[in-house]
Amino acid sequence: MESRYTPDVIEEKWQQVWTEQGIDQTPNDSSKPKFYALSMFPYPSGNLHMGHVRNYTITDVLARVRRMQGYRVLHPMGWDAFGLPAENAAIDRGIHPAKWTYQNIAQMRSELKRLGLSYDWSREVATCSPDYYRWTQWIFLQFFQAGLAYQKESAVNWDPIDQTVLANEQVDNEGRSWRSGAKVEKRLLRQWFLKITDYAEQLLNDLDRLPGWPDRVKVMQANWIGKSIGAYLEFPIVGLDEPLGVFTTRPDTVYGVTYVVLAPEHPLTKKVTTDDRQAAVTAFIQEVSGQSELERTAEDKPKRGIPTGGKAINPFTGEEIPIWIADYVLCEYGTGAVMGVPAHDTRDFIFAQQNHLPIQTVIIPAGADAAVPLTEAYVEAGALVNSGEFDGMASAEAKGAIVQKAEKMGWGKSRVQYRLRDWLISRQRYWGVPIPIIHCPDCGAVPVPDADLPVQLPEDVGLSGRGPSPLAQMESWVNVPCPTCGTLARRETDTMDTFIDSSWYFLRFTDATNEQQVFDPTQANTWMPVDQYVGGIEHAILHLLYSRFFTKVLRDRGLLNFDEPFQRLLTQGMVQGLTYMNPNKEGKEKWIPSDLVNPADPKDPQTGEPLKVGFATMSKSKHNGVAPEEVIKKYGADTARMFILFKAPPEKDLEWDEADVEGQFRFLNRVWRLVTEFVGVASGIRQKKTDSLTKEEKDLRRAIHTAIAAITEDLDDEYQFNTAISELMKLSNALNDAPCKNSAIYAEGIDSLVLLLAPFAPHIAEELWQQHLGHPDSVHTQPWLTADAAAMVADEIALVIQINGKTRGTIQVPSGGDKATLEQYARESELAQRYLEGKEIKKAIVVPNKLVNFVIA
RNA sequence: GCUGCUGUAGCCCAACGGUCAGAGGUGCUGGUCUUAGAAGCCAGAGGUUGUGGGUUCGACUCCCACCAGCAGUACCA
Repeated sequence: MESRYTPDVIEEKWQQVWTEQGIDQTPNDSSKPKFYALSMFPYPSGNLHMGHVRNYTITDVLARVRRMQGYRVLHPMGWDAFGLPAENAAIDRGIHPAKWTYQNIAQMRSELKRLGLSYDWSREVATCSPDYYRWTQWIFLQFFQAGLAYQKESAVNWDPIDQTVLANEQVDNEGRSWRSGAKVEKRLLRQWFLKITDYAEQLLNDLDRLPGWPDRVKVMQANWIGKSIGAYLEFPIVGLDEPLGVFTTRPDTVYGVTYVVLAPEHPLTKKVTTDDRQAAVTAFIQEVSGQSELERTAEDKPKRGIPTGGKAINPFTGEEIPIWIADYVLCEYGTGAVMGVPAHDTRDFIFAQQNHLPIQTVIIPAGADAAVPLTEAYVEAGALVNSGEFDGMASAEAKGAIVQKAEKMGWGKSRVQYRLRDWLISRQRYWGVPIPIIHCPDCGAVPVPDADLPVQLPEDVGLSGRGPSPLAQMESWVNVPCPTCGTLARRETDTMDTFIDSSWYFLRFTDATNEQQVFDPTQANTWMPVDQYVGGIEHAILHLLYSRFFTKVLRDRGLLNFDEPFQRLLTQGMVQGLTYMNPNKEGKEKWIPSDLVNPADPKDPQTGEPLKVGFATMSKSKHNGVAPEEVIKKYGADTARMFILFKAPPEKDLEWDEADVEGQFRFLNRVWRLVTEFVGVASGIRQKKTDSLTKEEKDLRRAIHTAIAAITEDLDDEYQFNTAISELMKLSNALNDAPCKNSAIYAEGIDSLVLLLAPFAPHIAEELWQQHLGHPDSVHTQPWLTADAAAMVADEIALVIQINGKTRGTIQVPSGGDKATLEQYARESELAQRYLEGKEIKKAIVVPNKLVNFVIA
């Protein structure tokens, strides 16, 4: 028998055996509790990177543990396979997007298999397959029928590099595309939207029902939805029938309004501008619209605006106030107009000072004098002054009272405003799901009948990356009769945002091969929600918000009986690589590939300049990536898995360190040696009687069961794989140091070590379990170990004696004593008496099995 | 600016409010082995727990303020 640890040999061997035996298939046995473990499925970009390895290893450990714990586990994998890189590859290299995508899938699938991930491959899905996108189209039509998919002309984000529009969620805070990094432009286009705003309130409220989600993700979603409670108020315009509507969260300050401001793009701007102001206003609007989004929202940019000459009336005071336009008012939010309350809003205060507009105090803190001029806006709560009948009222109370009056007088009403906008889903690109709509000159937008789904992507398409949607250029595909009236009509030529594909894939996995339905609701309701979802924080808003939205809509369509798709969410940290940077260089040039650098003396190979050494997220541009393939080749998949789980807690960033990888390889070798050396003397040991244990045996057994308890706890609640592995190391050390290697307890320890190791390093555990320890069945089908509480109790404990909280020493006492007994031991101890002599004990604090603390004067 | 997270040994990280801070790894030093080295094995050194207050019999742990790093967000009325 081979006595050396050879990961390459045993790993591929067992991967094959497991596949043949189908041990990773999803069981149907409904007598077991279910567990759905899911990693965010990848975009098939070409090769696996370390981030994938980390993500999938985490779910795999959980899937394996839960199987051993008696759950029926669903652990599937698939491909988020539509998207622009495939189309760009086609443009650059002339490969059809489908071919490029499927080649990448084949490559990445084989890399995943080499990692020993226990997926049920019979449920694999690819979103670009007609078997899948047929149902994506079907779901779109469900939205359409529910009135949740509509077309609208609006100013949308246009990505000039990718030549398509983008949703708000896909543009970052600097106004750049999440994918191409290009600054987006605003274009006025007729586009498809999904009405996510209808679900804003539910999406916000139900965050409270997700205790298993990280707070920061919930905070980010809540901020994105951006609920504000306030009032809609109307200010009559002098000389116009139309009123000017504003949204405010501070109706209590309405008596302090000294002007109103419109966004430059506001439709009323032209109407309110007086003749003498016309030229100046037009010039100002031109200037503002010439600025990019970035310039307009730049930090500490002065707020600029000019008067229109128009006047409005504050209905509460009856006063005439000027109407201004200013660039700090956003057309897209609220009504695109605000009431200016300089005394109680920071922005308004600055604006009023700059433009010499009056500042009227209407809220004062207790004891303050309203007559004293403000040096900055007072934005806190207080009591109302200069506010007519509301004088003296607390501002919180006044909010309601003033809205009530507005309602009574017909000046406005209470209103809830969200920052969330509807989801723009049209994309002017080829490699995506065709929107299953036919535009008929007579009937309008007509859904493609279910029987005609899928609307297949035509294969022979010219891709240039420029001009209108590629599908629009295919006359033979575009021109079809209207399904309703038969008139010659045109297909919709935009494709869907790929985030739609990924908003429901977790449902398809529950019934992945169903040709009759999107999924059998019974299957979906049985398996869902996902018990543990694992993925990157970058989807905190995007994918995770969209998926929640889809789940709620499909529930309302009667397909699902639950509200939230992901019970628990773990956002794993990034994998960072050692990075060399030349601070004297600019752009991509400054990142120096590590294979060109001597780690002992990092210098730029070209210029000889010293380099800055640090860690940064692995990426091609920084040349700091480590290929999973290389690591597996050198150390094996088990070592790679162990390292990545051990090096840092799962939600924290992880620094790749070759020395630590070797440490894990060493550990697996130690386990190997421990087990194979034991096998040499194993015969007969298991059968030895264990009636009365020696002290050494008791100590060892305590170590074994302490490890079982600790590892189980680490895997059950918080996912602390790093400390779980450290417990494995402790157990391994305890076995190595055990003086009683010829005992049945030692045999129990060896078996336990291998069983506990199995979810983390599945191949070596299987090899040791079956080949060396001679067990007949797979280690992965064994029941998980249960800690024996009795074994964990020591006969004696070292009781800590403290005086006034300071430790003075320990005494050996029998374990299990109650508080009074322990205090008695302590009082009687020589140690305590030495310190307590002649002192009065004011209090004695006893922590069972731990310590006794005497408080003396 | 606001919000959140993180600061523990050279480095990565542990530590239900309870011993004089240590599980594990890595690195370092020494020993063992070797002709020598590597690997393996054994041993050892290394700390004002970011800073300053507070609560408590007792604080790495809880509270407040500050500092540093990371992330998100930013004229949202």
